Amino acid sequence: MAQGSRTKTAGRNQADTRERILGAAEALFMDRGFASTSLRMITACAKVNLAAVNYHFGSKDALIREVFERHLAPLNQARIAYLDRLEADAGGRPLSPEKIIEAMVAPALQVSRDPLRGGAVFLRLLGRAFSEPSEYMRAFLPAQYRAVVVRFKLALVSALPQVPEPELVWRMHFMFGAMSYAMAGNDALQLISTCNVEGADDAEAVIRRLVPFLTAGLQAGVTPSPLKAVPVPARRSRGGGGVMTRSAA
Amino acid sequence: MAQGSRTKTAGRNQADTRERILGAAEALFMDRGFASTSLRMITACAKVNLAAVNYHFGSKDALIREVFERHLAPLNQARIAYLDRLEADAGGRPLSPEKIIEAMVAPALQVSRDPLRGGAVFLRLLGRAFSEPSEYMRAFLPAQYRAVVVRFKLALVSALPQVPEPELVWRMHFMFGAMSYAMAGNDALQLISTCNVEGADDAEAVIRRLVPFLTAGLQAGVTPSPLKAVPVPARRSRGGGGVMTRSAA
DNA sequence: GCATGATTCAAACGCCCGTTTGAATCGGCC
DNA sequence: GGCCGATTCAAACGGGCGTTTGAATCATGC
Repeated sequence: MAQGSRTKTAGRNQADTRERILGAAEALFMDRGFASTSLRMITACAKVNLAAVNYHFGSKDALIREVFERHLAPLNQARIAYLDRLEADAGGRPLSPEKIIEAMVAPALQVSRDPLRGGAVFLRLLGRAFSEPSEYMRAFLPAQYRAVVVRFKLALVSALPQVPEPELVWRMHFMFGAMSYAMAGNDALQLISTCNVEGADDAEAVIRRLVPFLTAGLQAGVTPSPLKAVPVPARRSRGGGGVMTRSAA
Repeated sequence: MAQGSRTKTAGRNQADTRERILGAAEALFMDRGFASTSLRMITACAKVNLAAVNYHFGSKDALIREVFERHLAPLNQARIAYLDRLEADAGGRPLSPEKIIEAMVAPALQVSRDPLRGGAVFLRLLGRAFSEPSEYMRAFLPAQYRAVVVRFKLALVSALPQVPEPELVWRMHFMFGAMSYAMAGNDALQLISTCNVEGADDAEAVIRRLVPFLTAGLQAGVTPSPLKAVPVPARRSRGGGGVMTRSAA
């Protein structure tokens, strides 16, 4: 109707049917999950025919894949590039943990600011995807992230030589958890409403607060406390059983 | 069949039909999510008739509610009781952040050790539930956690007077994210397999590593660095644009 | 201006879903 | 033994799902 003369490789005009589907799917997946977002919802929201999804993408799973790949691959490439640049600038000397986390988080901030790269909507979708239990996502996400995980683990190992490697892997785990939860705007607990925080939907604010939290967490126990935490408080004055002891079976 | 003479209030014998359904539902929900676990899967796994779910629980949503309430309410009560006890023992003096986190996390550890309280399966289900997008969970979880959130926020505010309250609320957010992700055994990134860690399925190991991480994160910026993190590295030697600056739009 | 291939469309397909039904079965009590 | 309420069961209900189909429509090259 109103989008003449595109003429890409061999196609005619549609070009935005695909985009409209991707955009609608992204938004709906974000706040309803994959399993309970139907193609009928997506096509209704995108104002295209139901069959258009299968025509342009082949299947619902293929649509999900495209929704992610469109923005995720560039994001993860940017993370690695950022880290590469930091390391090149450091000229062989190990980076500070803070810088490494910045390399992880700053590209995400850029995405959140740029609708063309997905914007905040995509970031929230990404956060949600980490806990998506579908067979498909369990294979897809690790593949998309593998390079990032390997690269950042190497960087952190040399940035934090005093933290044993297994410990570090666990802390990376926690780091991804906090990140994905925070970026998903996952207010399952409505913590925000308890004490309304300015800019709950401002990804920049989230990220600015996230970095010191993660930096401190990653470095924990190396300077202040001796790694062995939760030192079994056992029982105190009251009865009621020592909660951390193993005695209670 | 094989479970004579129970005679509760007015019922006859079933008593374990309900329990079998709850157990099967818990396990299936855990690794498939709620939306894509059907009643037919549950009843097949529990070896009961399909209609038994609607007979005993009324609906699928009501079943989900019972699966959670069965173990979650006691867990959260134990957390508050643990914190109450710590504070009573401290006699008015503020607790250390570490102790407060311990109060959050230790009762979860107990659950993971005790199959009667849900065991590790329930903990993983709980972790997953935080990112469940269903209409129902978005109302249910905050209600279940409200008392815990309010109580622990108060404790943290007085334990960390140097951290501004909005900042603290954000950090609690991150804390819940790391916790739920870790407890869900949410290996979306298969970080563990990158460097196989002993006891990936041992909740105790997870929790022991989680506490120092969270403690350090909550205290971040109060002693070492001045709260304003990610201090805009701007550009370095190479070109390519300062990634954290706001100039790039 | 008409043939052509790409795209849209309404309709239908078969399938599985949560729920309901009504009869069969069970267990305790007179 | 016979009643009765509680429970189980097989079967079906209507509806929404992802996908497929085949015809209508469109944009273009000749």
